[in-house]
Amino acid sequence: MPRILIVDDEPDLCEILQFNLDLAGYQTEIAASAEEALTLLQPDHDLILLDIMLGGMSGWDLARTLRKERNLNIPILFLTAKTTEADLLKSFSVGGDDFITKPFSLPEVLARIRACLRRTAAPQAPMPSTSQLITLDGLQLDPDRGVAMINGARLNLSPKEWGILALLLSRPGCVFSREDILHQVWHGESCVLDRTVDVHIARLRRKLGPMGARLINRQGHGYCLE
Amino acid sequence: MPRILIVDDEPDLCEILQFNLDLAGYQTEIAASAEEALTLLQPDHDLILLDIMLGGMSGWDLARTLRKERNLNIPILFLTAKTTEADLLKSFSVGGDDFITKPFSLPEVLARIRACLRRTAAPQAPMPSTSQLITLDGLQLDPDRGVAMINGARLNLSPKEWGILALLLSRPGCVFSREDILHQVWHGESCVLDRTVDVHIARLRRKLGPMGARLINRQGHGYCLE
DNA sequence: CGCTGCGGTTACAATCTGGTTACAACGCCG
DNA sequence: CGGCGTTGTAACCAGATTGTAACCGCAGCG
Repeated sequence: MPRILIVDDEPDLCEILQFNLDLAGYQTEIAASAEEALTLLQPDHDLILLDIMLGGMSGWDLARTLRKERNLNIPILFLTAKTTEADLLKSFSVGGDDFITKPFSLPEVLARIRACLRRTAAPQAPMPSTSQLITLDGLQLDPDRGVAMINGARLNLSPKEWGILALLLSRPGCVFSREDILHQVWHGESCVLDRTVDVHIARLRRKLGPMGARLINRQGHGYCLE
Repeated sequence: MPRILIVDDEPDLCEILQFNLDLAGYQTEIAASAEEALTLLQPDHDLILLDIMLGGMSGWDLARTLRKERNLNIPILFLTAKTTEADLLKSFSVGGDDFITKPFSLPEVLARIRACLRRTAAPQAPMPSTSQLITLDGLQLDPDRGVAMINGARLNLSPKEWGILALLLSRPGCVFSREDILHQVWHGESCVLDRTVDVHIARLRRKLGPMGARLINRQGHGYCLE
């Protein structure tokens, strides 16, 4: 039973959604604000229905935060009264998966939810988001909190750096081609030169300090951590 | 480099789409009918932009056919002038991933395409940890780690050497002609003298040490490992 | 003997690859 | 709006890799 988090500050609307989603066989929770959503969100949630205009943090901010800082990959469907093209583009640019304008038809919402879940349900474990703490010698990653530490000292990594490190650390010793890395970390978002990976690797090496020497290139194959 | 098939019977619209998709870095093809789409569609297409009203087979029929009979899983985005809720629901029910009504804004189409591809590109190469090393006596190849070992000692092989060794090791005792080797390792890339293979064999022999003696030439036939 | 075909080996230049830096573009945040 | 961090690209450099030609030895053979 897929689990859906509804984030909206209109209680009536939330109830209608919840009623119909429950009817359709989903398990639902309601958050009245982005802040509440952050505390309610569980690792096993499968999808978020998100309003944009909320008191405090906006839906866009929440989406960006989830994607970037929590490295969360579940679908986010924006449900909003904002209807301009700029609103739509912004919603997709912060990592949204769909954009439905109010007033909406419930069957449409259900259809779009189903379409999204069909895409994401198939591959069970796309990222190492399952495990708690990935560790290699003095280096440790906490995927849930998006924190990387080296001998207890916290590293300040950019999202891409974090993604690359998490990927390499998920299978130490294994070689990942630049293509692999682009696929996994950039999530296939269009066209980036593969040499870009090199640059990020270099930046990672520097931040890793002595451990950077263990981020190795296998000529003609790719990069690995060992 | 993602590859997109545009299926629409209005040439003008197709051209506008193609022009803009090309600009955005996608590779595009155009089919003017569902039937043409069926012949044009390649296994490495990543997404389909599909009109509903077409001469002959409708977009819905095409989508259903692709999903059911070809077992195709790539995203299908419907682009259509039909705007009723019934049309939308039908589009999702035949396996569509999104539904955009004409007239549409190009940025919106691009954003929705990007969102779809982001979902499907990730598990593209979900490296199943099938680290099966190829072994022959003290010699072992681990394709996963891009490492060749000989009695536990790491060999430092160049890509071509690696390719040749992997090929010979795939069928120990079998003879591979220089042509075979060029074909398999060089992937038919242009014109390289077959004597070049000899040079690489020599370098391999040296790196293999004592085991190099087992890299044998069969006069007039080729090389083999035994 | 010399000639010939074949393969091993070496040397060297051309090319490729990866490390690194600098810089421009973008988005975010105050 | 302006500063800041992040990101993608281009450019340069050093070193590894690669292709070619040349030279060598060997076996077969008239």
